[in-house]
Amino acid sequence: MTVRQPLPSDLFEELCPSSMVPFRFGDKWSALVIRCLEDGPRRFSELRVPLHRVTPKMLTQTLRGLERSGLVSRTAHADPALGVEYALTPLGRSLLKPMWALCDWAAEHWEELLEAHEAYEPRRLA
Amino acid sequence: MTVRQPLPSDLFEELCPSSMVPFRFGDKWSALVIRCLEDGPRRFSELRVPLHRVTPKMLTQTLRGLERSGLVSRTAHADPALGVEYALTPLGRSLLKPMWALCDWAAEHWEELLEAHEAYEPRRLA
DNA sequence: CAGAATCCGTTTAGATACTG
DNA sequence: CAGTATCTAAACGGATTCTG
Repeated sequence: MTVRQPLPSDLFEELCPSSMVPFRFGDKWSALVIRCLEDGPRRFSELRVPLHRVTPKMLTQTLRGLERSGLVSRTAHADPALGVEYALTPLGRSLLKPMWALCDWAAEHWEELLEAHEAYEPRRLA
Repeated sequence: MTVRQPLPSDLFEELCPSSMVPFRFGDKWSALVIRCLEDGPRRFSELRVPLHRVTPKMLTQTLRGLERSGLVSRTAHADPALGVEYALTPLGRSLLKPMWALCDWAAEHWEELLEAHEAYEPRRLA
């Protein structure tokens, strides 16, 4: 039996930088958008295809959030016909690796997750 | 310039197992709770200390969610004085590594994130 | 094409008080 | 100690409509 350290008195404070991650990527679309930009810049309408459940509003909102965090850049071409391109910044790219790790984990374990979910019964008294 | 693959027609569908991750851990407390259980079982009240911004309701809700996913186990001792203990299941433990990766990323880059956040200005017209 | 604006229902979170 | 119950405020998400 190992000696257990007491828990820090305010983990929320202490892990703020990391709890910022779920804060920023925990929303419904951010992670998916990042993955859409994995192999090159994409245009607004191009992003809507694989995420066809997203409304333009939410996509804009998501993109703005990612821009604000410095993860995605937006380039409006002089020629409007060329559209607007979104791309990962180097910072955004650096997030890919840990994100893949999480995705791999999920891919490996999602059956277990599902099983657990179905096997679960609310609560047996006593 | 590399050849860009067309994006899959429904990434939401395709990444469902992985988008399940933000779904399940994207909430405000799950990740933090998991980290609180890193080095051993903890009791309900013990968990409230480092997460003192959490209300009992939210903590219960979070723990139930993690239980339902098979990531956390709950043990009510026969002797009520011993309280109720929550612990990571093996599945829960297996999540630690990818989670650390993400935390490390955040720890490394949160200054950049903050800077980007402050430097950001809503949108320059034209 | 790339959004912005508005409306509105749903979900989520927090405060507070109470219980076995 | 380990929650539950209730209520309210705020955030989120989607549908729809409109514009440079």
